[in-house]
Amino acid sequence: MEATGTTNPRTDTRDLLLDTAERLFAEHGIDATSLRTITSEAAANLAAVHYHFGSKDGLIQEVFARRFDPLNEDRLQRLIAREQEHGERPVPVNEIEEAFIAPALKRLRQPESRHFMKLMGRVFGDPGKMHDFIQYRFHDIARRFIEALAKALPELEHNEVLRRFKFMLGVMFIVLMDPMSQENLPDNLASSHCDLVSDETPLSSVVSFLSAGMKSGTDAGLQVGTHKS
Amino acid sequence: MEATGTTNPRTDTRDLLLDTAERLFAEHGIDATSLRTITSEAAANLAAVHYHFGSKDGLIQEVFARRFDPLNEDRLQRLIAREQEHGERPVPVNEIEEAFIAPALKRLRQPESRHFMKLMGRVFGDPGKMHDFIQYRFHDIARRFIEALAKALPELEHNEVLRRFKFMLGVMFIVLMDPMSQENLPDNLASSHCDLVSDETPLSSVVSFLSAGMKSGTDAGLQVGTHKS
DNA sequence: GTTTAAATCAAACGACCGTTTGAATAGTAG
DNA sequence: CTACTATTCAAACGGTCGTTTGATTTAAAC
Repeated sequence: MEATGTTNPRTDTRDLLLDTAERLFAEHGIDATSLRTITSEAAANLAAVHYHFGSKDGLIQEVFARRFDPLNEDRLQRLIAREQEHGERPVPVNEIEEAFIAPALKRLRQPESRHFMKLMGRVFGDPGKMHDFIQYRFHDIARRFIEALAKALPELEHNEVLRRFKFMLGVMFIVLMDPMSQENLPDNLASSHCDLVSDETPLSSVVSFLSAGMKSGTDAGLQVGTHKS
Repeated sequence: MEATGTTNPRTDTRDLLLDTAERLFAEHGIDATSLRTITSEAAANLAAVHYHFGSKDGLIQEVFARRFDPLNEDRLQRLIAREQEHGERPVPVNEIEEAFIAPALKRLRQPESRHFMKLMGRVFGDPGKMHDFIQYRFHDIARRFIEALAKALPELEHNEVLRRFKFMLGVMFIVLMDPMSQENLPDNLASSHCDLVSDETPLSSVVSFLSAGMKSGTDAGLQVGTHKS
């Protein structure tokens, strides 16, 4: 190799494997992506995966560990900021929704993290080996947002808040996966009579839909826009 | 060979393979379920799959063909019935939502079809080999419901109707998969401090959430309950 | 009984998988 | 230079997968 002072030979291969695995996992699924495909596309040796990560599971864990916590930390910080703004009063539902959705949507549009967000959608639909990982690292933030929603929607019984929180996860899942988008459709169906939406989903569209759904059947759901006390 | 009274040796093994495959596909995923596991649980020979269905793909296709069309036919008939009731006037959003959700929720609670509905959720999240199948057989019914929604929500631009239709699919996906339910959780997290909802999701809860979301930002979204003209 | 087709069975095939091994190479410090 | 560690490499291992084969069993028809 050239040993050019700018590059670190160790982290070069390592990061390249992470990026390639992340992209292929997102495009074809984790189980459907073999180590031979990854190392081949990354122009690395098959054994490099086990040298740097110990196993395929180790590689998967690293792919997730890189970006999972920052995403949820972003969500949590936004929620905490809104809670501090409103003091003892509940945070409005639409602000809670935005704190949860915006970090995901923002990363879905950043080139360096959009593959991971699609991968998030995949494992959300089929956790598989990531079940414990997701469950363990996502439990706290889910609890925080559920508490905020319960405080903002005191008329709802707890089970209903939990159900609607899950509905929100379903909407987020759809936005991340975006099935039936032109990008994911076979060419014969995509460009013909099927004219499903192709532009990027606006944050306001998701938040507006979710906020209205969350407030359905409550007094807040019958009001509109700004209101005091 | 047929007309053997109580049991038909041909369809016996065949149907047993279909039922077993359907259940294992729903529980562990299609790719993660081997033919050896299926035939073992069905007390059949490994080669029986290829004798009755030609290949694993043939088995998968048959598992879907059995129940996919009846589900969507149910949805379509409900929508058509509502359209005939309202004549030229648009069908109310909540009735459209109920026509789409109720057939899925009903089957999710029938013992003979609940495994298939969970499988539907799986392939919805990761179409894989079923992409073309789903796309081809689901396209018409999606168009019909999108048209009904556009008619009921004339203030929304077409792309926004399409987006909200996709949001609805996400909520349906969550209801079908029901991640984070006690049934799908590891025991250590399920019964401890995590008290996520465990009862069956009521149809009214889904329809109410979706209808409010669909109407968000429109005049209809600011009104409540029964109203005339 | 004999014939004939449907159905089942044990056994094997080739392909791909994750993993391991041990030698070859690069880079750095003494 | 030598010595040593870090990294890469080709090759193979054992296992599981979907699939195929050819013989065997079943059961209705003649």
